[in-house]
Formats: sequence, C-alpha cells, structure tokens
Amino acid sequence: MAATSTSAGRRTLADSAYTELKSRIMRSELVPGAKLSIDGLAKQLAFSQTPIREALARLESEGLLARRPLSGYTVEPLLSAAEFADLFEIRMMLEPLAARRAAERGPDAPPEPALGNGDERADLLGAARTPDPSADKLLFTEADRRFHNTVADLSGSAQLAKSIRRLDAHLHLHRAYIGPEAIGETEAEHLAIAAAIIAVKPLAAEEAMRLHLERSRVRHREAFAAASASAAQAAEAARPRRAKAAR
Amino acid sequence: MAATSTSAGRRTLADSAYTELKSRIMRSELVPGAKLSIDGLAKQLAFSQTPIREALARLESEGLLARRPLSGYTVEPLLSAAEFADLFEIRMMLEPLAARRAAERGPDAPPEPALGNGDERADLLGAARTPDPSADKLLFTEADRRFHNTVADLSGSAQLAKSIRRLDAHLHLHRAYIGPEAIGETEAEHLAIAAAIIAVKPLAAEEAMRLHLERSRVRHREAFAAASASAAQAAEAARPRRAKAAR
DNA sequence: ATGCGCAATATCCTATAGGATAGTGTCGCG
DNA sequence: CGCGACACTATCCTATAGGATATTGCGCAT
Repeated sequence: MAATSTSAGRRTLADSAYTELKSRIMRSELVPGAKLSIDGLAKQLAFSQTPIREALARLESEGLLARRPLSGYTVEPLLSAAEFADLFEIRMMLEPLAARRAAERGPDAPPEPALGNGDERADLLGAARTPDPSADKLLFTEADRRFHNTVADLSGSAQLAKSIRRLDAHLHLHRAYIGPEAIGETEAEHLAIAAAIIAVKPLAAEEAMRLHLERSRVRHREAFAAASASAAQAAEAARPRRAKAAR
Repeated sequence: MAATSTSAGRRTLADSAYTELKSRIMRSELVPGAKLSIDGLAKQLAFSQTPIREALARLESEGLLARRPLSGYTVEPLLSAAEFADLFEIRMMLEPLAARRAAERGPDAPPEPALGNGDERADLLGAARTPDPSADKLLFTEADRRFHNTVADLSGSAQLAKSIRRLDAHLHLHRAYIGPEAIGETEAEHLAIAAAIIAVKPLAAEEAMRLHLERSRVRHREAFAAASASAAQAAEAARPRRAKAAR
C-alpha cells in the first residue's frame, strides 16, 4: 500500500514510524510548515532515533517532508493553485491510459509478479465502493486512493503504476475537504470505471476515467479554496515559537 | 540535481553516502541483484552505520534499491522489455508537454521559487551540448539527464518536473550502452529543442521533443538488448556466494 | 542420493552517548 | 531607541555496543 512497499515479512520499527508519521500528515495532525523534531519524535513514539531517521528520509524522498541539513525536517507546504491544476493535468494523461490498459488485459491476464498480489481484479469492485456516505473523511480518502492504485496496478505497467502512485501523495488534504454529497458521485463514477474494465471495454474505461477525473477536478476545486484557507491560518499558527512542533 | 535535493548548505555524511552509492549504481559497479551490506559499506566508506542507513532508505524510495526487512538491501533488477516500452510511452506524454510549456513561458517568466535556481534558461544551451563525442559514457549519461531535467524545470510546473525527474532513474544502464554515433544525433536533437524554446515556439518545441524521444527510443532499443544480455550474465555472476557483495 | 532438521555465523536492528552546529535570547554600545 | 556581538540552549549528526533474526553449512535419517 505504501509507495515504499516492504514486500513482506516483519514490520520493523522504521516501518511503524513511517506509517505513523504518514498517517499524521494525512490526518492533518501535522500541518504544513510544522517542524518535526527528531529526538522529540523518538521520545514520543518510544523509539530510538535511528528508525525515526529512516522514516523521515523516506518521507522526504516522497516529497511530503523537506529537510534542511542541520536544522530539521518540516512538513511541505500545500499545493499552490497552479500546482494543483498541473497535478490534475498529469493525472488526466496517465490514469485514463491505465484504465484502458486494465480493460485491455482482460480477466485472464498473466499476473505481473512485480506488481500487487494478483487479486486486484477481484478487489476492483470492492475498492470502487466508498466505505460509507457519512463515514469518516479519512476512510473516503483511503478508499479513493486504493481504487486508483488498484486500476494502476491492473494496467500491468509497473512504471505507469509507480508514476500514478507517486502523484496522489499530495492530494490528502484536498480529499479531506470534500463535501459529503461528492462521495456518492465519486462512488458512482468509480463503479462505472470498474464495470467497463470488468466488461473488457477499453475505450469505455478510458473515457469513464477521463470523465471521473474531470468531475473530480471540479469537485476538488471548491474544496481547494477551503483547504488553502485553513492551511494558511494553520501555518500561521505554526509559525510562532515551536507551536506545532512534535513535542 | 538529485531527486532528493538537499536544498542548500552543508553536505552531511548521509548526502555523501547517497551520492557515492548512486554513482556506483550508475557506473554499474553495483550490478542488479548485488547485495549491499550495511555495515560492510560503513567500513568501506569509513562512515558509521547511521548515515549509510539514511542513504539506503532514500535510494529505496527512488526505486533503485529493494529492501527485505531483516535481510538487507539489493540493487533492483534492470527494466524488462515491457517496462522499457512503458517508460518511453510515459515520457512521450510528459516531456513534450514540458517542452511546450517551457517555450510558452517565454524568456521573462517569473522564476518559480520552488524549482531550480532560476538560471536554467541561461543554462539551456549549455545543457543541450553533449560533453564530447568520444568522452566517457558516463558524462553523456549525465548531460542527457541534465538537459531533460532543465527542460522539465523550465516548464514552470513543479509537479511535472518531479514526475519527469523520477522517471529517468532507471535509464542509466541503457544510456551507458548507447553507441558513439548516437551521441551526435542526440546533441543535434537537443539543440533543436533548445532553439525552439528560446525562440518561444511552443508547438515546435513540443514536436521537437516528441521527435527526439521517438528517435531516442529506437536508438535505445538496440542498446537495450546489449544491456539486458550483459546484465543477465552479471546477475548470474552475482548469484553465487556473495560474489559482488559490498565487501 | 536426497530431503530434513539443527547449530553456528554473519548481518541487521535498536539503543545510548558524545561532539558539532544553528538558532535564540540577552547584554552592551552607538 | 536601534543595532551588533556574545553566550547559551536545543537539536541534529555521528559513533559505538548489544540483542534479535535470517541465512548458511553440516550431519543424519530415509
């Protein structure tokens, strides 16, 4: 699930720290601009510094954190309006292709070993279904990401899947600000895409994804203003002396 | 230059280790499948384990290394033929757009603070020029990467630039296998793209980039076979008892 | 001869301590 | 009253040591 997948086996402390910190960023417990103290986190999570360090290095590589060599890590700022538009433009190029490929491959395509577990196809409809109309926003966020990642994996192209997967790292805040009525629309569009893929209709799948992204972009645009405003004041609140610093 | 840019200031040991290890992978001193011992590297580079750990974590996030939780890091395998094709298909979507944008912005575009230093435009022609017809292959590799990254930065879209930048991580081996006559062709195509951007001709720049990628794909395809064969036997040689393990 | 189980080793993972550096607050001077 | 220099503190960076785990090699039974 993580972009940096720990294939299988034991969960090491570095993995736990990585998951925990990423979750906090997703939940907006760590607002953009907040400073992450390295041994502060170590004490707080009851880990040593080394696993924290490793987790922070990964998060920096993903673009969620910024590092200033002898000064510490800070949470990267929110997407600007221009970056937001660019992001959707890129998605609009990549994801419809992924949907088309997923449909083209058909139900009995050879399972790509490098990609997911192989049961993505069975999971497709499940992933398309959003958890609950009035459930936690975070669940919706996660479900949305999961569906798009599932389609990306089904495309059979590891490169494409990785590119798509890396894009949505910055969408968490905007997703969180989406309205409840949008959840139903999103689910319907997801189901349409899934249906086209299952029915092996490549062009329909591509078009459905394109439509979904276009509508999603409009939906998010409203949420974008709210998120920006909220984040701005949160960042302002974080500016004073170690306000939101991780204790 | 590195995808994980260390903004500015001091170079920490972790940065040095990161650069050194990445360089070794680029030079094929570390072949795919080779095992990277963590304290072996520490002794060899005369660092402690912690900075090595941090460097490895970053390289893993970039996709150059694979990690198995309690077993160590290994160099990721070379691109398969299918992945190679996919990679160029993605580049073909992203990079022409970047070239067009770079030309559209014109010479006096507001310098994007989040992006490079701002002197990319002045550097464009310099970057287009390949170092030497018969120079080291590694220099060509680096120059090629630099030119494409420069164009990506000039696009003004941070998201687009990051997406493009992340793609070329796996191209190093194939670039290294390119023939000397291809270097001249590459330079000519680069110069054409740069000229179109400088002349503020968006459509020409886009088309020039598309043409360059198409020709590049054909050129690389031949190199691909050679690289695959060589890498296969190298991986075979690395299979036996810790053959290429980092001492 | 082949497959299985056990022991030894190398390696990773984690914890703690010390040196170095950037940021902050205070004091004194112009 | 404003500004510069100094010292202090918090934090990062690096190094070393010990416990836990996977892998490897050997021996034995089938």
